[in-house]
Amino acid sequence: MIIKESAENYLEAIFTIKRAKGNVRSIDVANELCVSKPSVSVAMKNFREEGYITVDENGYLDLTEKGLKIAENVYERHQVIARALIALGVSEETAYEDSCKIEHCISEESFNKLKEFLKR
Amino acid sequence: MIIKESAENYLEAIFTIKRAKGNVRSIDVANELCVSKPSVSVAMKNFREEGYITVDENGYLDLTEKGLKIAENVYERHQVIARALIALGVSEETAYEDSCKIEHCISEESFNKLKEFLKR
DNA sequence: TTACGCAGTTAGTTTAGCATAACTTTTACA
DNA sequence: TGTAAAAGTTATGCTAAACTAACTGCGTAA
Repeated sequence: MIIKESAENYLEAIFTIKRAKGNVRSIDVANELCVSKPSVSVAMKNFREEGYITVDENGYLDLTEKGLKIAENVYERHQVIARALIALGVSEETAYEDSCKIEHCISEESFNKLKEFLKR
Repeated sequence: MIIKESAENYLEAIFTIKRAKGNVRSIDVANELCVSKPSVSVAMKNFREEGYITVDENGYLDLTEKGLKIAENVYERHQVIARALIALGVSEETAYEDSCKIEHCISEESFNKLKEFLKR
């Protein structure tokens, strides 16, 4: 399974929801990302089959080590890009919206330079 | 016709090729963007029908005022984002590659802040 | 002058990502 | 205790954007 842009978003959402409220179900991901239940259902089925998440008997989702690694990586990119935009004077709301898209297409090189920029 | 991400790239390519070598045909666009001839052919047909370009009897393409407006806009975004990345220390090659993707998902607000950043 | 190669087009297929409709299963509660 | 709501699943289909295969039309060179 190749992790595509939308898959990155689903994994990141599981990560942030878990962090915010302690547990995550598919419906939470659907609400968070404003997508339909079937979209999430299909994505979670793939994640389960490929070992990115586990699902307990009550439908609660958990990231495996493999899934967590990707989620944390995407989350870090999201934060760094947003903070860089905010440092330039962009509003928080716009910064987070934009970085949610930019996080999927920025290179490692540019990402690292953004991190250096934030340290200054 | 809603101008989507790929359409923006096609219009921008027509603009930059024209500027670089004086004239543009579909095959030039295909080579520039590394897409197939049919992909360009279909896009150009839509552009023609919607008044974004004109095509002369020899197959040479020209942007209409409407098309030029979009192309220049995308081109400016491309340049500004690339220059901002370069200012942070990113290599020219990576900066242009990344900005080619970022240009399609950045907000007006962030774009303006990048422009201000470059003035400093 | 024939035949080849290039530009462009048409038709059909694929992949990613989403949607709606309709179903099951479980839980809550009046 | 029966009904309704909520969560999840399955089937189906749409749109965007690309592809390959196979065609046309045209100009040039052998």
